[in-house]
Amino acid sequence: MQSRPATARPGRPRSAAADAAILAATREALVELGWSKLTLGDVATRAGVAKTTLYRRWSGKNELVVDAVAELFDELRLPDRGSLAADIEGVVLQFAAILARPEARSGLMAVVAESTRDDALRERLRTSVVDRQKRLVVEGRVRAQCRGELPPESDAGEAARTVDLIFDMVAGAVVHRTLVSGHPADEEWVRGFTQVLLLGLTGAASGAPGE
Amino acid sequence: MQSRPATARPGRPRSAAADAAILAATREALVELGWSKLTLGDVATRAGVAKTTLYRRWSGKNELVVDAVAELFDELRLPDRGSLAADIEGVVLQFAAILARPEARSGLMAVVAESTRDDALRERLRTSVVDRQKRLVVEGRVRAQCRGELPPESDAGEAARTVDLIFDMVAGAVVHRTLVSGHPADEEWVRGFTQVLLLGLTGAASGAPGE
DNA sequence: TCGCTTTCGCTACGGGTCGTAGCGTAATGG
DNA sequence: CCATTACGCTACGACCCGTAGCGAAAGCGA
Repeated sequence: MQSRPATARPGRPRSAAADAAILAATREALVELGWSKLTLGDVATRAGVAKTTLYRRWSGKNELVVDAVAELFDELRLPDRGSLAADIEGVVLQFAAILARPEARSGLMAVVAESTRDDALRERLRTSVVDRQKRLVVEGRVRAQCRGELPPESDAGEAARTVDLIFDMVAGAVVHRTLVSGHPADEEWVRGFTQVLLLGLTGAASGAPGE
Repeated sequence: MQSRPATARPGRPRSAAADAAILAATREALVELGWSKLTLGDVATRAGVAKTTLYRRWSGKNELVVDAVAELFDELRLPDRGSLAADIEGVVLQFAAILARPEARSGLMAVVAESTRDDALRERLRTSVVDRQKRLVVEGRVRAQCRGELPPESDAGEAARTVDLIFDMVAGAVVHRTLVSGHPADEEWVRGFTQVLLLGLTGAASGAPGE
């Protein structure tokens, strides 16, 4: 069971403070410089560490920025606002607030672009960012089923496909609105979006319609 | 009135063939190398032109890739399939087919990421890519209104907001499905997506024709 | 307290790309 | 024929990359 000598390793342990400083410096550099002008040497200087220390922990710019941006999504929570519509609006507003921050705007789409040619990066992005968001969809569905707002799923495969569809619709719409159209996903927009999404779901996809 | 000496300019005219060769070489390099490893020197070599010629026409990598990727969306058409649902499915499938091509996957998200810090690039992206897509939404709505599938808009402002919402939902969902979730937006997915979207918009169950 | 191990800061380096300047030549129009 | 512009080519300084090597520092076990 000692196949993880992570803590039982001899020698000087790695500084956890350095990790935090590097990730914070990365976000700071993303705000000031953006993705393309961000250099690892500059990040190391901002963090007060040597460039070699940075390279010992991250293999490159992509991996570093993924981790730096992923921390922004830690604050995502599923609020209990009493109804499915209100819950969706709440979590979407949180998501929009994160995407409104410049460090997320500059970094997130860049690593998504890079992940289209790097399977390892895609996996890292999936586990540390995407899956954490998707879990909120699953939780929200369960809660709505407990409330009786959604029927319990009959087919597991159909249910999984529905979760994927909802997730792509929610995250995709907010990202597109914020980063491509360039308009803020404010309360008015979120209200209209939730209305369309929820009306489309409660009548159609929840319970295996045409079968 | 001769403030546009675009054609009446003395001297040797610019080679239109060089423009096409450069853009084609850019797409080729995007496929082989991806965004981050693409260099302007390599593109110039592939196109058979000098690097300086490339810099005389494009100010940098961002602008070049925007133009190269924008040409991919020229083939987008709004098909007339008889019903609003079928029209949406058709255009979404076209959009998904473009996003499935590696030169679009690598380039599009990268320029979107860069455009978050470059207003001129954002404007270029908007006029040459985004607005062209959004027009399809407007056309599709007009056609559906002629068919009687959608009511004519009462408020112009409300109608514009609805178009923006639909556009962000459609484009965002397809992009997120393809590039973030990493799954193809195939016919089955498009059918489910269209069903949810259309039900959410009209509020009435639109029976899928042909089934 | 003493070694062993690993990390850390620092310097230096070759390699690559960037974006521009300069030059001579090619192509078009008056 | 001449002015004007585009083109190909070379060269250049500047910057960043990613790594190697070194001595010092920080834990851990004996």
